Amino acid sequence: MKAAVLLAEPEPSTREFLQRHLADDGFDVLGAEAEREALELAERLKPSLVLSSPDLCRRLREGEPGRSWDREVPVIVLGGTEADTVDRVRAFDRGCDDYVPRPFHYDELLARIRAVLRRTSPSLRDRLEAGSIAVDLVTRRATVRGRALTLPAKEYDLLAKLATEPERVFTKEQLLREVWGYLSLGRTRTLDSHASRLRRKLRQAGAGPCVVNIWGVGYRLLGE
Amino acid sequence: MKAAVLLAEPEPSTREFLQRHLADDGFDVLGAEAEREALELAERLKPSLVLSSPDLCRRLREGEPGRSWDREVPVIVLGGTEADTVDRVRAFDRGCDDYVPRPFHYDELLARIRAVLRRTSPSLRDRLEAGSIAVDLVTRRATVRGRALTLPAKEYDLLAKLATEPERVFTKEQLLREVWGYLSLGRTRTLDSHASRLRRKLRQAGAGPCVVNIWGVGYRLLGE
DNA sequence: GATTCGCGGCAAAGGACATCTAGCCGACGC
DNA sequence: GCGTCGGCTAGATGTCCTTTGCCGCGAATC
Repeated sequence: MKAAVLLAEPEPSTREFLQRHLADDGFDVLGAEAEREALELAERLKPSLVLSSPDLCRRLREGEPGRSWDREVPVIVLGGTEADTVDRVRAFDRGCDDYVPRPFHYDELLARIRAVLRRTSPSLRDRLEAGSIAVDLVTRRATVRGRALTLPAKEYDLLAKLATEPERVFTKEQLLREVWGYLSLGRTRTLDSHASRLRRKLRQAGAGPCVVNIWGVGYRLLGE
Repeated sequence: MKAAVLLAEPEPSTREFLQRHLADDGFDVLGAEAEREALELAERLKPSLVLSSPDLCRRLREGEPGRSWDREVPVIVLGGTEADTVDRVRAFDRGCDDYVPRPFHYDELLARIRAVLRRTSPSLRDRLEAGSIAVDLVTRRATVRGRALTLPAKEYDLLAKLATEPERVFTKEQLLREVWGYLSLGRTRTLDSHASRLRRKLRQAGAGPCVVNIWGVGYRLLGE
């Protein structure tokens, strides 16, 4: 899957330059001119990465708390020409992942983008592991201690989601939204039901207790 | 818990400078002079981060496949004085997470270290601490001196609330409102009951007196 | 195009366990 | 010394999770 990069660059020629090159290098690029537009796109499309000005970075982070259970979108700040150390440190304090001052070499920016994505986009990895469980995102196969496991789509998706970050507690809302695509959750038992079947299959395959319910919150996959 | 930083810096004065400053800023610093030593330490102690030369970074990554099940240790490369774009890109290709050319400002290096750790050490992220107690908001786990503690939802929520601001006194109204969602409080002993059980578990886990009642007002979590 | 099979969604029963309440007793304030 | 408040325990209550089974739909097969 391609990584989606939101490019919030006001300056037209730079924007077009980056848009073209990043597309050539295999990214889905979303260009945005105004801040308003960029914030909206970031919220709606959940890009894998945002390239932004220092100020927009701050506003992206401010907007987060409302959905703080989500992983924060990574941001690389394209700094001003005259930015000094103080400006850089400030940008990092506001939560950016990297700071690239202008003028920049495209090659280095690309390398830094890839470095950030390596860390922040588990979905771009092709293999997830948690204890004795391994999930191959390319072939959509799950294995327990190397033993293959046949899982229907939804059960696989659920397992893959949980495995993106073992130990982390995912809320039911999160899972229903991101695995099922439910926007509002009437109270449904669908998730419980699938978690149950997934758990049974994992247990039969020889995995210990791994899909764990957190009372009143959601589920977690144990890492060991 | 402190983050452990492996500092592989051959130049003595720089090494001592960084060692001192990083320790002041709350890191466990492991200094290493020779590459051989650094590789060994990285393998054995699994630090949260490595500061290294470009060459050592390569060797760290080469050594990885053997324990590929582990998350790769993040590396920040301290580049040479004369490094150009090509050198930087090469370092990123070899899998480093950031590249800081010399001469560098310590403040910026520190900011970059923190930015990398934010992404790579989930256990250091979104974490509240008060004395020997640590609360991980992502995994919903509480620990006393590193020893895990299994807490039911409400006890965990209560502890997390108190830990948002150690030493601060939270009134009972506040706690019942913000943890339980009670709007009006008939006199209920629910809070006392939970505080009691939470206190017992913390004591059993080896924490000193920490959940303290303020007579006629509410509760506080001690900071030390 | 009809049939079969499997999957996804849903509902109900059952059980587990956190939560709440009640009560006793000790501690603190006055 | 009295009244109030808090610590603690045990039992009742209720909620939530798990399990199981069924139904409808879609895909694959014939």
